[in-house]
Amino acid sequence: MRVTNPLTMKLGSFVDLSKDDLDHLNHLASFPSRMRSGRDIIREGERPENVILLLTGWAYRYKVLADGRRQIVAHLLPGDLCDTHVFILGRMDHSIGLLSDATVAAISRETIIEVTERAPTIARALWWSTLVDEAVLRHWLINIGQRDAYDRTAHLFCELWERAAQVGLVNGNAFDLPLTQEQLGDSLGLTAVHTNRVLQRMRGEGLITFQGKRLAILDMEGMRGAAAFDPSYLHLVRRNDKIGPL
Amino acid sequence: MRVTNPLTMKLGSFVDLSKDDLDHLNHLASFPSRMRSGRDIIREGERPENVILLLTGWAYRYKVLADGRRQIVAHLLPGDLCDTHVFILGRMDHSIGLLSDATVAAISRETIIEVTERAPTIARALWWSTLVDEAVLRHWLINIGQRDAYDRTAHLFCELWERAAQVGLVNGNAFDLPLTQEQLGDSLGLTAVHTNRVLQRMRGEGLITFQGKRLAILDMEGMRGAAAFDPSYLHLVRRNDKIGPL
DNA sequence: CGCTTCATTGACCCAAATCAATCTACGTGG
DNA sequence: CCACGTAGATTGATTTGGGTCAATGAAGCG
Repeated sequence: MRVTNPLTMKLGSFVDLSKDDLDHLNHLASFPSRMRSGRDIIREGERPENVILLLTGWAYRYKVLADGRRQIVAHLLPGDLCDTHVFILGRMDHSIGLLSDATVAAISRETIIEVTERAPTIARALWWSTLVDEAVLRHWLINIGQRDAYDRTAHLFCELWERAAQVGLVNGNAFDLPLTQEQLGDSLGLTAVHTNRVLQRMRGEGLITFQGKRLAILDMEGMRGAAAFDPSYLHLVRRNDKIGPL
Repeated sequence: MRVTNPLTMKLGSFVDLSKDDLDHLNHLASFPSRMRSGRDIIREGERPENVILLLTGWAYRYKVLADGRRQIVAHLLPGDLCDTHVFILGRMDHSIGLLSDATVAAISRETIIEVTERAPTIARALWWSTLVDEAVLRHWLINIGQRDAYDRTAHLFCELWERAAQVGLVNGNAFDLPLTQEQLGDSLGLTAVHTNRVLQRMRGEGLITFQGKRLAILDMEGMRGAAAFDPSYLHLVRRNDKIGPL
């Protein structure tokens, strides 16, 4: 069965989707559009009518505080839904920006309601997906709350490596990670300056290479050790079939 | 229409529940049982067959790291489901403990699946509830990632005050908050010692009173100001009808 | 009434923030 | 093809919010 979009693939790794379910899901991404890196998909305060499905590219959820501080609360990869919350909850309480050029598909609120009412399996899969997002968030919290800068950075790298791998974005020991050091710091609750020092140290210890927005993990053992990383919270099913170009 | 359990009430504040839906939901809490403060409802690594619904009392999600550090990632109040994740995801990646004596109801995995398939409105409401949990988690992350100890503590107090109020647990300007300073610190990514100093300062400034596990917010303006608190992320609908004794 | 758990306080230390340059890579217009 | 402007990366010097360590007080309770 031909999988035409990464959401279908993601949900399919959790539940057995019927032919109808697959049709429904694949249909959702029928009208992809392209967006440029740096743009915001959606801003805090908006009341979107559509849920955006990320098909290719990287995005990130973030919130800017009154004094200008920014916290990035999640990174989004292909197959992730950007703003489920809102379509159910109303106003966005944070923004979503693009870290790279991306392809997205808009899914109307009505479509989601319709699909979830008609196909309970999909409803459950979407719920599951939300629960995974929540698990990730819990781990970020643990990470920021309890680990020091070095271990924390290691943990984020491990997570992103796993998630990138799952959607076929890892080549060998490296993958494109379109983050500036400032954005990395904002994801970790660290300053850009300190983030830089952590990276320097990781380089010095031969753990990584990180240049031109490409991260190579040279010593995965060391990295996982520092992070005390256990990927099970991601509930990933590694797949052999990669996601092809859309 | 008589509301017999706080989950029904919570979900009812989001969607219009039919008579059937109400029956379904109320039926879920038919066999409550009591648990003692300090016990764990569930432990990391377990694979529960049931979802636990908290009917009365306080609980908290937490994870203990290898070196003994602990991070509390959520507080649970009456009406909250404890471990939806797991019933869908498998193994628990954290534990849930009780901060007070509590009444809980176990709901089997099958029941959840059955109810969500038969009543899409309930399915959607459950999804919504998960999305609210996620919003709370995002705010905790922002809080720990960007605010200093004082503001952070203020924010948590505001949140707990709002949530306690919603389920009718606030009297005047005070409510029972069964947390030790160490647990409070573990919720905030702070040491017990530093948490104590923050509380001293808040007392000194006439913001709070906190003794005998009871927190009074004397200066709500000041508290909200420090926290830059905006309750909208909780998506609460304040109700006049209180939850009666179960 | 003697434990044990929690709260409080003081002295000292350190990881990370802050402040301030400088350096580098790269896109752009001439 | 090159000078320049700008965003991002580095590095050093200094400060500081919170952590750590270590006692000492309460307070609840079997």
